[in-house]
Amino acid sequence: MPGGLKAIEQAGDRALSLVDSAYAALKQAIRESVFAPGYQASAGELALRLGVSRTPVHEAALRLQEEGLVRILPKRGIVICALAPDDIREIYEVLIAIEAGAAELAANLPEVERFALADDLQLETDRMEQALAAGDLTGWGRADEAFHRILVERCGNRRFMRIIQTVNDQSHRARMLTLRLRPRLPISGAEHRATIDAIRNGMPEAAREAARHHRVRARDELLPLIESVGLRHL
Amino acid sequence: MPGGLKAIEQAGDRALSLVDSAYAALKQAIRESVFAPGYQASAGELALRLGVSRTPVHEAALRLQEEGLVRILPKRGIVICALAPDDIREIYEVLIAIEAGAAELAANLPEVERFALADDLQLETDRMEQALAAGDLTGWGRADEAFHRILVERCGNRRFMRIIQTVNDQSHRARMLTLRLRPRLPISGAEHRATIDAIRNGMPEAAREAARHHRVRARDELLPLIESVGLRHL
DNA sequence: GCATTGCAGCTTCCATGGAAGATGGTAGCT
DNA sequence: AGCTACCATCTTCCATGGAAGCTGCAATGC
Repeated sequence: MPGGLKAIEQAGDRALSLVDSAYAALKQAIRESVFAPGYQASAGELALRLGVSRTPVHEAALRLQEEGLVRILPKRGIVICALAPDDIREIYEVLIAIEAGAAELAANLPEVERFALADDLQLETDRMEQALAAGDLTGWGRADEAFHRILVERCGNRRFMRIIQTVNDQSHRARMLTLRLRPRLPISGAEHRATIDAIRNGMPEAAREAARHHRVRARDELLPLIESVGLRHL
Repeated sequence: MPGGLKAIEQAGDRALSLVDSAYAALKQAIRESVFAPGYQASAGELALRLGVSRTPVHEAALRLQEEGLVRILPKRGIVICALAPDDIREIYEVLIAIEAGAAELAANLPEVERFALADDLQLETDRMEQALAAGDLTGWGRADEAFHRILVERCGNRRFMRIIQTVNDQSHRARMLTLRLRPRLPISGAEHRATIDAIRNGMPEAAREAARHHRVRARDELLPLIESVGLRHL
C-alpha cells in the first residue's frame, strides 16, 4: 500500500471519512493484488499501516465483506477472498442477466439520450479497434471496460449499476489475467456494434439479445480457458 | 420492537454477535413498519432500546445502509429510506433480469435436481390456488413468495440469491401494500406452470422467457396502479 | 509413541469518552 | 421588520481499553 491513505484522501479531495479512505485503500490494494488471495491480516496491523485506529479499519472490512472481497473470521482475522472457477461462472451469469436488461432499458430511452449514449458507446468501440491495431492490450481492455460501464451507467437503473460494480470489484483480478490469456479479441467490435445499433434504433428486444449474446460468447470462451489452465483460485 | 433483541437471539440459537442481532432486529422493525419511512433515529436511542451500546448499532446501521434500507447522514442521524415509484420500477427490472436468468439456469440443471425443483415449485403453485379458492390473501402471498424464492435459491447461482434478497428486503413493505391493491390474481398460476414445465423439460430459452414474461406482466400491472394511487413514497 | 490438557499469544468484539460537526433557535444589529 | 451571528445541544466519528474466544505448541499423563 504505497503511501498509505495520503494519496486517496488527496484524490477524494472532499472531506472523506477515515472509514471511506480505509475502504478505498484496502479495496485498491486487493484489486492490485498487493494482498494475495488467502492472505490473512489483522485489523491492528492494517490500522498501523494506514495510520488510523482499528475502528475505521474494522468498519471498512465489514463493507468489504458485504461485497465479498474479504471474509472476517470471528476472533481470528481478515482473509482476502479467492475466486474459484465457479465464482467466475456465477459472475458471468450476473453480467449476462444484468447487461441484457440494461441494453433493453437503453433502447427504450427517449431519442435524445439514446442517440447520445449510442455515440459514446461507439466512441469506446472505436478506441478498442485503434488499440487493437496498435497492439495495445491494456488500452483495449480499458476501452472495453468503459463500454460496458457506460452502458449500465446510463440505462436508467441505478440498481443495475450497483450490482455490476460489485461483481466487477470481485472479478477485476481475474479480468487482468484473462486479458492476456485470450487467443484473439477482434470479434467484440462487431458484437458491440450490433448492440449500439439496436439501442440507437430503439429496438429493445434486439438490444437485449445482442448484449446477452456478447456476454454469453465471452463466458463460453473464457470459462474453458480458465479451467484448462487449471486455476484453482485467483 | 417488541422484546428487543431477546427473541432474535433465541431464534438464531447459535452464538449470534450483538451486531448480527441488532442488524436482524432493525431490519425486521423496518420491514414491519415499526419505523415509518422518513423516521429519523439516533444510534444512541436505538442502542438504548436494544439494550446494547452504540457500537454494534452503528455497525448494523452501516450494513443496512449498504442494502439501501437506511441512510446515515454524517453527524445528523439515521433515517429510514422511503421507496419512490421509480424505485419500485428499478426493483422490478432487477427481478425481471435475475429471475429470467435463474429460470434458464434451472432448466439446465441435471435431470434429478430439475425434477425435484419442478415438483417443489408445483407444490407452492398448488398452495397458491388453494389459498385463492379459500380467499386467503396472506396465504396466497406467502406461497407466491416461496415460489420465487425457491426458484432463485436452487438455480445454482448464489449471487442471484443475494441480489434478490437485497431487493426483496427493500420492497417488502411495498409488496404488503400492493397485495391488497390488486384487482385480481388468478393469472399467476398459469404463468408459474409455464415456467415449471419448461424447467422440467429442460428448455432453457422457454423457461427464461416464461419467467421474464411473468414478471414483466406483474410490473406493467402494478406500476400504473401505484402511480394512480398517487403514492409518493412507501 | 500417542493423546490430552493447559497456557501463552494472538485476534475480534464491544463499551465508553472526547472531539468535531451540524442544526435550530435566539439575541442583537441594521 | 428582516438579517446575521452565535451558541446550546444533539449527533456521529474515532481512539482506546478490557473481556472473551480461537489457535498452536509444549508439557504432561498414559
